[in-house]
Amino acid sequence: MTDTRSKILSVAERMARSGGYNGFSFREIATSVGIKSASVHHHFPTKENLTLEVARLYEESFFAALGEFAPPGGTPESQLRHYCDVFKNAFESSGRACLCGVLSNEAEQLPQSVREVIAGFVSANISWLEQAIKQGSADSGYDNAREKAELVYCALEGAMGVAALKQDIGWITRVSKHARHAALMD
Amino acid sequence: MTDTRSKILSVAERMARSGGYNGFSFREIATSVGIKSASVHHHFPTKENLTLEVARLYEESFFAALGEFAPPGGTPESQLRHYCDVFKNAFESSGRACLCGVLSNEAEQLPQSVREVIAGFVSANISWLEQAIKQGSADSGYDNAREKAELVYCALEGAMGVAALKQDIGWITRVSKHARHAALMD
DNA sequence: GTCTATAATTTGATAGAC
DNA sequence: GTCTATCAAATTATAGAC
Repeated sequence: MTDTRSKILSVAERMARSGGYNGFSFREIATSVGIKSASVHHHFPTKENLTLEVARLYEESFFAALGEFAPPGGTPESQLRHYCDVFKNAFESSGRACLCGVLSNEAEQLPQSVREVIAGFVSANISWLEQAIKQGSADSGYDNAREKAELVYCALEGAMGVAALKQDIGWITRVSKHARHAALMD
Repeated sequence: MTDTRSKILSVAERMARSGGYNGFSFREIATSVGIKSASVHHHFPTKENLTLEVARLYEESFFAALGEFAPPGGTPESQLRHYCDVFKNAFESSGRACLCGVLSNEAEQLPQSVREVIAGFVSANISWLEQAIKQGSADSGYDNAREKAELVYCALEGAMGVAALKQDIGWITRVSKHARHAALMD
């Protein structure tokens, strides 16, 4: 990947997390990168194209940070803590909410291809969490694991939004703690 | 309030919940109402002005549905169930996420006045929930009530986003159930 | 209160020179 | 790969007639 191309993707991610799909433009990106908007179109012909690539890379780096598979022997406690830390770091390093959380809230006006990537991100998160919660559990048929996973994911996405609104990471810290506790109780 | 004015507000709320602040325009609203964009400007001089009124009315009707004060004698269980039902109804009647959840995710690019209304909505929700959780509790100094309130609110906002993305109310039902349970346990 | 007309700006996108 | 130049459409907003 060329330097310019990766700069465009980086700036686009930042702007999309600030204002969503309708919150960034080719000209703004170009200015921030130090080129002209026609040059951005050279790398990404359409906005749908660019957003798709931004969303895919976001998911890729999210799961790279997470570790695609639950490390063998990891306890549910340690894995859930690790999961929440990935969200926390995503906010801490940017002061912004989760890209997929932001785009979810614009779903109706998103190109279908982008909507599908976002839906895939949600599903992948739920699967990862479900596995982590079941990990090492004697009761492998624990029926509530998937629903607990949904609680943790939704709570964190909501907390990312409020943290971004109030510029206060405390929301992520506190909500993470209670969501983790809820997922492991009963 | 004139008929046209309330129609504008209704259409604007619907569109803002679909695509956020940058996801609706004066012309789109005008077309949907059956007038011209200049007539929309007659009722609401600026977009900030219009969005502010939409957000205020949304909060007002949200708390009207909720009941501003916890009814005396209501158990925490019944009150939390009622709270979750307000969110569920908000999705059920529109297929869309919470206005304040959507706008939270655009906070950085929002006019400051709108951001303040959204922040007020969050604070009011946390206060209501904190009171509901403490209600009738022998331990009136229950320290975790506020943090449990934050968990419930964030979980519901997150669930509204996913429900809107997947067009599946099940996310709200399931997340509500586990968030309520978590808030009342320990 | 609604309209026509219009201004000034921004948008996503393309053609073609270098 | 980047640029200049340009396009058609959409944006928020205003002036003034009816």
